[in-house]
Amino acid sequence: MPRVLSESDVADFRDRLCEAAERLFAEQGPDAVTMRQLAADLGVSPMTPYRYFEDKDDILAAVRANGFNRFAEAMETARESITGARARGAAVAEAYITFAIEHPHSYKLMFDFNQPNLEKYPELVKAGQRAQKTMTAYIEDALAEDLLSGDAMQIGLMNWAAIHGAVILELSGMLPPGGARNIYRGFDEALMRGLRSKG
Amino acid sequence: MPRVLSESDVADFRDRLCEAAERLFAEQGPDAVTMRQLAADLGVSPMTPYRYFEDKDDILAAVRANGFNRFAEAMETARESITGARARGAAVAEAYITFAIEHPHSYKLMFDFNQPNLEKYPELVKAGQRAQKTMTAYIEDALAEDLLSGDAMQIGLMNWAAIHGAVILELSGMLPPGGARNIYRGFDEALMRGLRSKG
DNA sequence: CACAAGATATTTACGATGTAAATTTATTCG
DNA sequence: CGAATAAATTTACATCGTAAATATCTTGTG
Repeated sequence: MPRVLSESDVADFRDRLCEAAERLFAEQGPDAVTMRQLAADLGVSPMTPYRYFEDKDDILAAVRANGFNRFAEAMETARESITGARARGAAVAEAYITFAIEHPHSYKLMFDFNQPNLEKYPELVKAGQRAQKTMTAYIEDALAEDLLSGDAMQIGLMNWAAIHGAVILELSGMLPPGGARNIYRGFDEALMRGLRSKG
Repeated sequence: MPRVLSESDVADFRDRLCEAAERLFAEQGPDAVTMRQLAADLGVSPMTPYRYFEDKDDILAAVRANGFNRFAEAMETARESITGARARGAAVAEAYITFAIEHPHSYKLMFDFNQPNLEKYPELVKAGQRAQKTMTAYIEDALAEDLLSGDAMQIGLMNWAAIHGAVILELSGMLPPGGARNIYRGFDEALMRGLRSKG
């Protein structure tokens, strides 16, 4: 009987294909990410990827999930590297903005709202939830230290909306370089004053 | 000599085509907006639209510009219907959120960041700037009334980022219905406290 | 009225894309 | 070795945007 793909063969191929897709995205934009180009980059024929992915949407879902995971890692690293709720919050927010500005193509793909049927890709949903959790965890730190008062979920979503909005404005070219960071710092200052539990 | 298209013939056709495109967007999603489908909706052959638009991107730019103009009108109406900086600010923000939630397809198209070369479409740029101006004008009202202190541009962008972020979270299905409005109200309250010039 | 001119509209055709189906290649066990 | 069969490739097709070729009107002129 013939050779059968091992689990790691499959994982390797999927990884290499995702890397190729990310490179294409970054270097030539979304329109350059075609099945034929991906296959050419890997040195295989255009139909080969279909052994490893359901279809193109499945590939994009994998790339997005990778993006969310790396995004979450960047924020988790920032969170762990520092103690104190106030400094942690700042570090996580800075890590968020840094990732978005340094990986604009990943960020745009991750948060593109014209994506089909998230529900079909549980890996992607999980990665997205991980990122969201990391993004909002520091709010709970701040509440625990009595730095803020209010509903953690609500405050976390407010913070996320603010950062995301600022980042998008910069990525759309509506702010000068560094604009998102400035906007966010203004936000942070005003929100900390407005939400402070005491004084 | 033959019949020549009058200016209003051209404008009429362009309007009808934009309406068809918006209907398709709303009823069947972005993938249904094809040249052939648009032509069929208007009862003409697939190449006819090319007499009236440069190409498909030109059509999308026109649809987006229409969206921005209607968006700006909704906010301007809200702004004019009310006096007092505080109430005006609230009314404009509510109008913003209402428009986004009631016309999600328009809103998504307008703020889609994977759009090509805005610079080629001056009408679109103008409409976008009109919307932006309307969006931030009420901040100046508030500064004039000494309700806030600080840099109007900075505060205006902060506000826009916050609303946009909240709206996007809801349009991506990450908030329950009405979630964007709740988030924004929390924002508004906290920011007003944090930015208040006195007390 | 006929008709040529020329703007408008349609038809046809092409390259690119995602992918289904048919076919070939390569590997391993009996 | 040789047959079985997983993996890969080749071929083929529908659909897309749109360029080029063609057909169809409308209208000022003889």
